Amino acid sequence: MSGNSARKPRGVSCETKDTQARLLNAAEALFIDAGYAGMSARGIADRACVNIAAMGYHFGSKQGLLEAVLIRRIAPINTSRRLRLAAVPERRAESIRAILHAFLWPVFFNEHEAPARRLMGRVMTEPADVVEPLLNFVFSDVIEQFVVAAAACFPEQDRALIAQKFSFVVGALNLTVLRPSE
Amino acid sequence: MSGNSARKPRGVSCETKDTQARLLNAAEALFIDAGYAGMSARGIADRACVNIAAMGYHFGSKQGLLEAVLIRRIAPINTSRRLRLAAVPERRAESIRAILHAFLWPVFFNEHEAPARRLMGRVMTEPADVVEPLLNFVFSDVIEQFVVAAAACFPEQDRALIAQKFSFVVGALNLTVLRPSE
DNA sequence: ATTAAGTTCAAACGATCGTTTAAATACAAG
DNA sequence: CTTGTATTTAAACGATCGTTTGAACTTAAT
Repeated sequence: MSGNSARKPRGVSCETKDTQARLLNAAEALFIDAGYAGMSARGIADRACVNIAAMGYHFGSKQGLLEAVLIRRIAPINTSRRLRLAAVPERRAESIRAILHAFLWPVFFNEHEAPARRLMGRVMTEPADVVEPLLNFVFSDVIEQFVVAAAACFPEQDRALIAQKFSFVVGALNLTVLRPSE
Repeated sequence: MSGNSARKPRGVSCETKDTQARLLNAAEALFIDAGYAGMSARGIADRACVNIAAMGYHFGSKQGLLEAVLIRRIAPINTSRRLRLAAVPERRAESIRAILHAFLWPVFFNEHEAPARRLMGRVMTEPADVVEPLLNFVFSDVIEQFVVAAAACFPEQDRALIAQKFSFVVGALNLTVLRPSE
């Protein structure tokens, strides 16, 4: 039993998987519909049917757990993005649509990624100082690759401006998928 | 001085206005970029250069203060909405665009309502159980009026379905204006 | 000057926060 | 069984949360 009290799990997952997976699932669910400040360590532990200390043992801290949640969902998406980007044959102005498509497709048009969409939507609406370091860690590599590719399509344009435009595309994407309407 | 420590105000407003206005401004700013769970009573009091107890004295509670923040911004918008709705001459199927326009214009196309837009964007992304009672209190009257007007345009359609479609329009509106890009 | 209502103050309330500790338990290897 | 490592446990840590208290202070009318 959980060390705090005699609360019922209430969530969906409590019995089958290992502790780390239960913590990841519980943290993801609570983060999606409560945000970082609204999800408590004890709430996560209760939903995962795990002692509070297990979070610190397996993930170091609440922030470490959220980081693991983000990586679990987003890492395979970024892998798919990289593969699609590598498949774009050229770096001409006409290639920019294919490059953006390579970035957007894995999360936006893939029907299997609904949890990732909701997770990203919540992330993008969190206060910047909470989630920004996590986002940089999870995203900076793949975004850098895409900005480089986009810049190669327009060698005469300012690199910083291209990065800014790309951020706009990413932001619009994630805002669009926020609502939990699925 | 504020009773807690010797922190600097850091915000924009600390000197000129009365206590209630300073509390409202501070709470609005902190809610917009930290959310309800992320804004603390002491943080509000510090930014407003006010003792912590002043919040309870003037607004009853932290939730009461947020309620006052929402009402201050949204009440004049809803008044404008009602005036525009009353100016729509008929209740025929062709009137639905004018009715939606009457609802959307005061917050979406009015250049003077940028703070209200950001406030609404944050409200719509908050966890439902925190903000929903406040939203019902602030919005239910005017939304009811508009749903009635829309239903009068389509007397053959189900009333509940029309209300649902209207909620969709409102949600899309507020999602669109979330980003603090102004 | 005195009264009374309105407001601000320092200080504390119990509750919950994220995190840590050390003992208890589970479990595989020798 | 014994040893050693990995994991889970109950309990507590200090900090901060929203809220409340009662006294000090301001203000205006008598």
